[in-house]
Amino acid sequence: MPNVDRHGFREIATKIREEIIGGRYPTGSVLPPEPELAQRYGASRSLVNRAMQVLAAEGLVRPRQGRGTMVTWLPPMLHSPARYDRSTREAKGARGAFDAEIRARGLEPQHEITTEHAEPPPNVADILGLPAGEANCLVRHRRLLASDIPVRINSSWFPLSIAGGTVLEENGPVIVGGVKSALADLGYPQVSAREEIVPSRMPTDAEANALEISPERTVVEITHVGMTAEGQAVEVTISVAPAHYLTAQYEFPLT
Amino acid sequence: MPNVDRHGFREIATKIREEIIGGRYPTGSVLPPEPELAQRYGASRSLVNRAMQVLAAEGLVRPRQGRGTMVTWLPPMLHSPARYDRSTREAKGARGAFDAEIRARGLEPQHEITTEHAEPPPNVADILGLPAGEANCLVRHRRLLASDIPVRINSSWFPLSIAGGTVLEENGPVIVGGVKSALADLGYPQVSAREEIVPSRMPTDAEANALEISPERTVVEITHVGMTAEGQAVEVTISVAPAHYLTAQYEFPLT
DNA sequence: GAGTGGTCTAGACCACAGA
DNA sequence: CTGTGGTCTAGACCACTCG
Repeated sequence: MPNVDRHGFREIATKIREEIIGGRYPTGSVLPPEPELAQRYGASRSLVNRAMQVLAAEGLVRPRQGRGTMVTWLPPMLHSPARYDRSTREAKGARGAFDAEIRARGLEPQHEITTEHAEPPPNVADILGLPAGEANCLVRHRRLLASDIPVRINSSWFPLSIAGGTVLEENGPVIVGGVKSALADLGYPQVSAREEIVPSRMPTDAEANALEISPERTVVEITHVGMTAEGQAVEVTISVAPAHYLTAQYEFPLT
Repeated sequence: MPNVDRHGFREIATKIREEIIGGRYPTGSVLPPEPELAQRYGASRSLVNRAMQVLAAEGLVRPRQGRGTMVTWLPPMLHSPARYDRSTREAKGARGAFDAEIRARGLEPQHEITTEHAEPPPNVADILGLPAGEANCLVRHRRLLASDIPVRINSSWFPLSIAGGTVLEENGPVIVGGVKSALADLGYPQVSAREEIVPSRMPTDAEANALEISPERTVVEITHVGMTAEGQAVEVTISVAPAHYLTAQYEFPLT
């Protein structure tokens, strides 16, 4: 047995992880092929493959058949209600807090936006106070990317009676001032919001596909509900991101 | 080759997952040994082992050498600032919101509490406005279990100048009314709080050990900071839980 | 000691991407 | 076509728990 030192797959994963975070393999680059890594670490390819699954589950790499294993590591982004403050929105400019955060990391923000009329899922219909089983919503899908790496998908649901035929229905660029400003202009200003966070769940196939993550990778889901002074919910936005791409922060009074 | 139908390891994981959630294997029970499952599904033990790792990463099972694979599935618990309301605390009784939630699931809540004087980590020292590198804090460790399954570990840090020698230092049972009431009685009533959520990260070895989870399993971390009317932070509580054991909910005004 | 899961190998075949 | 990662097997040895 010529191997002087033995390597468990966790050990291999740890070494590669350190090289990624240390900048040896920058985000967007491709790792050496598994057979080469196997030789380098004196282990079988099975073990290296196993180590890659560990790193893929952590979100550091994205192995692809035929294409190699790409580094997808990104530091987490902060999600905070402060992003909804008018002052914050204006300070960051019309492009929004997302763009600013991505650029601050030296990456290029990208948006893909589509809208459609659709039937909301039961929980959304319930929150909006709409009858179930009808295509009574305008839904605005946004896929956000950082230098071609998908980092979040948002689905914003609005009652068709409020949003149909308005600026919210435009597929084009980001809405100036954000959807909350647009809703306020339509006569539905929001005064409070509720957010529910599911820190970690398995993605649906559609989500794994849209986010281009390994099926083992977990996602975080944030459900944001915006309400008017009358307590009417006029917006439900569901955000899904790879779990380690996000942190959240809240402040609240104690009674 | 007598196998009529082929099974991928994801397929095996899916079948066992459905059986667990469906109640075929209740929480706390032990799955059949891997060789038996291999035969049942017409696959090698390697594949079944692989499927188990998937389920372990999801938090549904906890395989242990020599002991078998135990089902550890629990529905997520809701974390909400409402738990800090005095009215909520009183309604739930002195045992707290945690006990009520666990009992509502038909499980037995358990607490392990230890206190010590210790040096806070740099970020905690910074928040509390204390000099670094000194054992100037009282830290109160709580490990919470549901029917012998660890579901959360809390570390509450208080300045020793406030909490030393007080009721907060007692290792005994749960503090009646909670630590916030105790701090208020000591002259430090809290009026607001900030919470930061890291939805998913790898556990430290100590955390994986205390929570008895597989090293692959991710955890959610919530850092809670309680502040007085003067803006002084008097309490920092760091909660760590297996990621899928928790959901969080917040409400806030929009400006 | 017997049985459990944890790890590892060598080799194989497949699906997919790209020249 | 070649090379990539994805999957799978058969068998092996180890570490651990429990009777």
